[in-house]
Amino acid sequence: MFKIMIIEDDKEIRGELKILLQNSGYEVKAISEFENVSDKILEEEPHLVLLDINLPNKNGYEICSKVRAKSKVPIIFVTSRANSMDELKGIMLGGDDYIEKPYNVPILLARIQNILNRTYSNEEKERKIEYKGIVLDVLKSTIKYQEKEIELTKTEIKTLYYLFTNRDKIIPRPDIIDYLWDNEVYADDNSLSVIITRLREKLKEIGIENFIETKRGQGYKI
Amino acid sequence: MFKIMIIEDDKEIRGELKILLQNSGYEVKAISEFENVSDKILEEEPHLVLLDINLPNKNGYEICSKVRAKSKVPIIFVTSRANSMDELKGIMLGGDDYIEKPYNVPILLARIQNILNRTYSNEEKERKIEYKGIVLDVLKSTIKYQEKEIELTKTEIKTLYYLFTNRDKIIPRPDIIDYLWDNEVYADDNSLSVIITRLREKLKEIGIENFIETKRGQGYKI
DNA sequence: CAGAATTGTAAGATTAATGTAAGCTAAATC
DNA sequence: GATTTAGCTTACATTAATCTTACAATTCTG
Repeated sequence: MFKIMIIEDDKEIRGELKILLQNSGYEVKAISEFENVSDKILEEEPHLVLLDINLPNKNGYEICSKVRAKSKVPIIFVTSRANSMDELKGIMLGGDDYIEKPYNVPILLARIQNILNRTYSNEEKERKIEYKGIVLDVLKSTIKYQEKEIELTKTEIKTLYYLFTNRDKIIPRPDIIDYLWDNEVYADDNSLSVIITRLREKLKEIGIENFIETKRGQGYKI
Repeated sequence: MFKIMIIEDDKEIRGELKILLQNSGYEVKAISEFENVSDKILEEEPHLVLLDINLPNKNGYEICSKVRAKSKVPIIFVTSRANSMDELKGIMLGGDDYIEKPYNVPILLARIQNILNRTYSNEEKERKIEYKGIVLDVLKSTIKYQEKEIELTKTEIKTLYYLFTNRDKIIPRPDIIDYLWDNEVYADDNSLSVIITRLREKLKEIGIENFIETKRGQGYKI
């Protein structure tokens, strides 16, 4: 679960935001700027910081640069003055964003979601899967075998990915069809055969034969 | 390593500064304004310029605008008159800063550090990025290939930068759209196609073809 | 402010990916 | 060995993603 830290001086807003974000499934730590905010942030290690730039004592710039000296945690700057953008631009990093008060809730949530996705998504996303010397690269949409590589289309990659993650057992055709077309009514049985034919063709091009076995009446197996 | 260029007419100060900055780990080029300063700056391509505004002959304004015509390299204006700030404000860009003589050394160093950080944004972001023999110069907003160079617009550079920093994998169109338009509602899918068309056109002009590949249904790849 | 440059928009064209259909192959069963 | 039928193959049709072009709107610059 993602942990969001709110730095906001207005007690009421702070409370509202906290509840809003908790209801949206985040772990929330909300503080005002009484204590040493930058230390607090570094200590809590949140996944994202929502920082009110108009805090009465410290200014956001100062907090930000202190945090930035040690961490790359993305920050959403909350600002009520439109003009403060100029100063802001100087300190924003690639992962940062800003939003103006008063918040539009759906937009705030969308931005949070968006930033979290792009900051943390690629990390746990495993890029390559290997089986019997064949390397499937999901991000590149290719398969490689003994230095020979070939590109696959979206459906081909998706199909092969399903086979790779269900290795060593017979995979019923209906399962693959469900996975590919998401229970849509179409579910054309023949289409799958065509996809498999095309896949086998491409596999053959890089020297792989008899990789996808047909178990008549039962499904496929790799 | 960052390269800083000092334009300072007083020989003594120039020498001191050079040593100071070298000791702080920077590569330093210090010149006075005898030769054509702006050309010199463009040629050396430093990461930051320390420009004395009170040069006897040329004035800083003139130099600055010449440099600015071709490059966005951040400039720290060094000024001895407090009042010169007014003129200065007109030419300062987002990345710029100014400092008054006589320097307070820790402050000077802090500002330099700060500007370098935010301009090159702590990442692996360099002034130039190279891939497949193509050199993308973010500050000059150009691409170069085999001695042929062409200028890019802001959006083009931003797009190409995103591609360059996500090389060797398929980059989904929505990711690029998010990056370019920052979650704005517009997010016109077709606009991206147009940008890509224009980019390819320019790339072709300097002899680069089939650089940006379309992976239909998946994204682009370089 | 005028003119140039850049960026966005819209509409139609293009085309790779996918789906469809028809006939074919061969394993399983009788 | 004939029949049945799941799955294969091929050629062709369809679809929707992307491209292209011209033009409109906007932003930049002198």
